[in-house]
Amino acid sequence: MPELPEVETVRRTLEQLIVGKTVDGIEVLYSPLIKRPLDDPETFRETLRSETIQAIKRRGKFLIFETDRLSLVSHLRMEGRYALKTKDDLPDKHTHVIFRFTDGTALHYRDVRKFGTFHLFSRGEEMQSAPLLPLGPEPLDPGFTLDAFIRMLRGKTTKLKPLLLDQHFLAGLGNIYVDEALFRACLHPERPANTLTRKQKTALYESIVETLQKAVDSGGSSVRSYLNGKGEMGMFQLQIQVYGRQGESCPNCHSPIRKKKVGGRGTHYCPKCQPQPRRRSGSAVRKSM
DNA sequence: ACACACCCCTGGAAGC
DNA sequence: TGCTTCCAGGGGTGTG
Repeated sequence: MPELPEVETVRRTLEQLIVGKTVDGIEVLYSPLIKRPLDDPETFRETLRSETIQAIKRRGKFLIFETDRLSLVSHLRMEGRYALKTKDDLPDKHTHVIFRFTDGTALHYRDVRKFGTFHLFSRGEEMQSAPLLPLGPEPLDPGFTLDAFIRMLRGKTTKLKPLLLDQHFLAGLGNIYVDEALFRACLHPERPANTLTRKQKTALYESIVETLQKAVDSGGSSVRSYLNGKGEMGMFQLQIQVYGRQGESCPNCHSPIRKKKVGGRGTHYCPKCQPQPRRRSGSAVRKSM
């Protein structure tokens, strides 16, 4: 399940592999992935023909392939992957889109779950429309400061886990890194966001930024079959402390790590290091600022 | 503002 | 062994 660090790793890999290449033709083998233009894979294919890839950017978990005239926005969702092949390589049963280039190479998009999406825009238009427009700030941008984060939290009564997963609140975190960031900040996933002390908000901010940055530096996490565009594994899974480790002992206190559903998502945490929020007592809520 | 159910889809696990 | 059923998971949408 690619999250920000994995998508950033794919971006960097594809940047090396396909920038400067010119599209010779596109094959759409499973057209429901093409969300814009909707129900019109023919226009999708025709519009992209002869375009040259100028840059590959990222916004949250979205990749953006830029040409002179167009922006192609790609989301990998659970299992989307890119691989550069030659023109003679045959697609396997899970390859749904093929970008053929004039130099005889071909970029295969493979996605077992068929959850991935493609949105095609005129260049520049993509930032003014869904799915990119409603995204929250980029956690690794210099503009995402502690003060900004504290302002964002103001008035939020949602539990931390669903809040941090909400891409409209903050772009790029997914299930793995939310669990890791909450663990590192010693915060329970069901803690209402507006009950954090200033110190806890700071700890959460720092753990989000540090966890994501370290994961980017490690080339992402290879859990559940994630590979970058060159078929290489990331290494951050070696630093994962709670995700997928239910029943194992907490690296801090050796209590067994627990798994429960929070906001409909499998959530991993240490019950001792991340204590359960106290139930609403009915008494005055302590000030959080 | 927030919570939750449902849908998309398939492979792997669990149950029988 | 082989069949059926259940379930995860990002994000959009719809309902309460």
